[in-house]
Amino acid sequence: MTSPDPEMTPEPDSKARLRLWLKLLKVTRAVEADLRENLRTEFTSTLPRFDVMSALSRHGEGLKMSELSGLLKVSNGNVTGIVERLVEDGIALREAVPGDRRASRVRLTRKGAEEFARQASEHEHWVNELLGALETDEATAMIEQLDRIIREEAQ
Amino acid sequence: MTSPDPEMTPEPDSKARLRLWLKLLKVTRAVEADLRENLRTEFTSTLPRFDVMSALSRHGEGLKMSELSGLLKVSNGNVTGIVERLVEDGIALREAVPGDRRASRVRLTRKGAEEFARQASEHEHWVNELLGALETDEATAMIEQLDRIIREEAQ
DNA sequence: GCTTAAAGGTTTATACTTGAAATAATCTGC
DNA sequence: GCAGATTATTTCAAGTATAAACCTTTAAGC
Repeated sequence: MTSPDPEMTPEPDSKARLRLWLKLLKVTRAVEADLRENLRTEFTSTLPRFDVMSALSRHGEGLKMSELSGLLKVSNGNVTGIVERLVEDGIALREAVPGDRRASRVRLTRKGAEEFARQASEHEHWVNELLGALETDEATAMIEQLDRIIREEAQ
Repeated sequence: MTSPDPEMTPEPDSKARLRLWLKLLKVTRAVEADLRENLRTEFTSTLPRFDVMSALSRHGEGLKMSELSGLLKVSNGNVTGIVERLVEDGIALREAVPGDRRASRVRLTRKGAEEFARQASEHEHWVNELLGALETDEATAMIEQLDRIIREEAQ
């Protein structure tokens, strides 16, 4: 099991990265839990719903289902269910895509857009508080490092 | 803390923190997706199972259900289901807690411990590759910053 | 002793998530 | 034209996740 070598064995790089990964997981889960709790109590909603609404909000012209799942990096079938419920609640609507009867375009209703505006404002406020331990320049630097991870991973 | 100013638009700091949050989410989801995929193809297992096995591995004497859910920061009922399946697969077992007929203690079986050892080794390797864009000192520095977020959030 | 409160877990209802299979429409090459 | 591949999406089964309701067992007060 453990090496009885009391002399050396400097901790390999992989241990530092593993600890970082566990910490990343811990932070994001903690923040996510807070945001989810806030969405639930303040707006009777959920994080996946917020994410979909957010994507739709940034694309007022609407998004196809596959574009949505691509943007959010979730499976196709997943989006089907979330959009279904958003449509039931009058937050989103689907319209036919002229020239392609397979696809449909999803976008926010007026009510949905108004609702998202309210939620997004609060959401930004929550995040700002939750990550308040970091100064702006620290946040910016961390973004750059995280971007490197994404780029390396994507190749 | 800044004093509340109802007439003002949110200060730019919150935008940097919001961008950081979105990036954190993006990275952890990407890494999680890779790890999940690897666990699935290499070990026919899942991330939640790995997380539970990992916690049990660090506590050879076993954990109560509530201790498990507390450590993993997930709900009680959630752990019930995962442990149930681990027990079915001969990975974990439950034993009675003497003096308290409500509780039970969960721990890895011998087979489970061996299986986890194999998976943990690969897991560390995967993480090391996925976070390879960061040097050890960068990783260490980021851990410190993330810790500050957790501490501030916990108060 | 008895009552009540708290602790440990499971169950339930609902929602989210994935990967794979199924369905349907469109495109391609010939 | 049309068989075969590709694209867009839904359906399905299984697993993961939460909050809330519930059942026991244990602890605490009186």
